Amino acid sequence: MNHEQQAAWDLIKRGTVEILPEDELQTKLMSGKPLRIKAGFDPTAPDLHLGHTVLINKLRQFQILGHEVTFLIGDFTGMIGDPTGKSATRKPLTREEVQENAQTYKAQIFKILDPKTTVIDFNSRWMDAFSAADLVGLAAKYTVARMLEREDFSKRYAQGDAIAIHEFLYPLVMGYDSVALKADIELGGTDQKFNLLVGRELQRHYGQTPQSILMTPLLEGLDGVKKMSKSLNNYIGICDAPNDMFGKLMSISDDLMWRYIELLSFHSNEAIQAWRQSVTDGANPRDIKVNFAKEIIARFHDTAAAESAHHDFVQRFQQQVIPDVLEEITIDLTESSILLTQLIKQIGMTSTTSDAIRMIKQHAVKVDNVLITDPKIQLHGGMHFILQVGKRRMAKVSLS
RNA sequence: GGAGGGGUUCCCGAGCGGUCAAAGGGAUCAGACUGUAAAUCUGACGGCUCUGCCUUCGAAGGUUCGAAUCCUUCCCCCUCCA
Repeated sequence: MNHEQQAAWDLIKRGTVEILPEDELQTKLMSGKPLRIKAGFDPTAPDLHLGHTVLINKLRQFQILGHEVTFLIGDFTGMIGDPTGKSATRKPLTREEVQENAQTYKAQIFKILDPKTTVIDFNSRWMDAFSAADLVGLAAKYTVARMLEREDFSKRYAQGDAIAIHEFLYPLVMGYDSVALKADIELGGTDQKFNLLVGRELQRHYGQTPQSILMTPLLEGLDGVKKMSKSLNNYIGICDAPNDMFGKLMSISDDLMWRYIELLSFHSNEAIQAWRQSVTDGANPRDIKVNFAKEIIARFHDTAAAESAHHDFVQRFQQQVIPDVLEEITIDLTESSILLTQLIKQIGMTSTTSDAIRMIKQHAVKVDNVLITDPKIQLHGGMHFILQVGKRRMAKVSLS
């Protein structure tokens, strides 16, 4: 390997968990030919979060090296639903919904990927033409025993949880996608290992050179334990407002911060190492976190937004100044007055009045910065005030 | 087709005729402490017109003064045998 090749290889390897088989991928890359890179995405959840971007960042690196990226939207596989333990049945999306979601995807991924060299494809393109006989043929290429090797399946089987037959089709169809695309390389999260390997197997069956697979880690969510996901509500969406992003990034633990930096920052390993050293030498990890948060916000918004988010954060949480710009809510009263608890619910700061009462009892509610302790307090028409529930929920409220 | 086990509040999981809105843990939320860190501590955690009332323990009926707990039917899941 010459110097340039070595640099390219280092870039590709950085932040990956596993490459199978590694020397095979290396050989493909060294050949100098543009490679077909495949990565599959769920058609139902087009709200990307930072966890998804770990993989997308990797796609970007392949693009930089001159390879062709196919962003595959699994609109057909979406009908099956990846059997990840909880098998909530999904309702099939209409063609319009799929197109709509694809547009949403584009708007988001092109903040990272180059639109000119990204192909967006749908697996319904070939799967819709797949006959029942084709499907039987596909299913015949894999065995139940091998299917049960998948950790998720074997675990559920051992625990006596349900596995529906159609769930076996998911890895098969996903693997067939690689055949249809003649993929040279497929990227996926570590949780996709089994499915990615099925792709290799099927390509061999269909007389193709098996794809190499590259796995990226699953980013932990804000809790630092479970993987980042929308359903666990521990995510930072790439469309989140700058202030939200800032707040969420600041709330992660110091340990987790390094993990995020490693996987999400575009700074060099050397730079990151220097930050670590500075903390060892006594720097406050908070300041590293601030810089990192700004880098991320600049990526998905812009530098100005990053600065302003930082400023607001300092004002609000470090200096406890109520921000000048607050959501303004006007409520039309049907009577001359309203119970504060009712109001809190009506605004949506809590979902039930019981919860609103709880907040007051727990000393979490302030009106114009005055702590409220009486859950039966009434507010009258014509009043204007700042309402706070907990540290994060606040708004300027007018009653008319 | 046969035999057995099981479905409990967001999740796991106890309860097996009254003292059950239902133990315990997790998640979550709030307060204290902070760097809105983390950890920790305290509290809350079905709903409501909230010292009381209403609705929950797979579904529908039934027995009983009273059922998550007993009975019947139905739905769903799992195991073993075929």
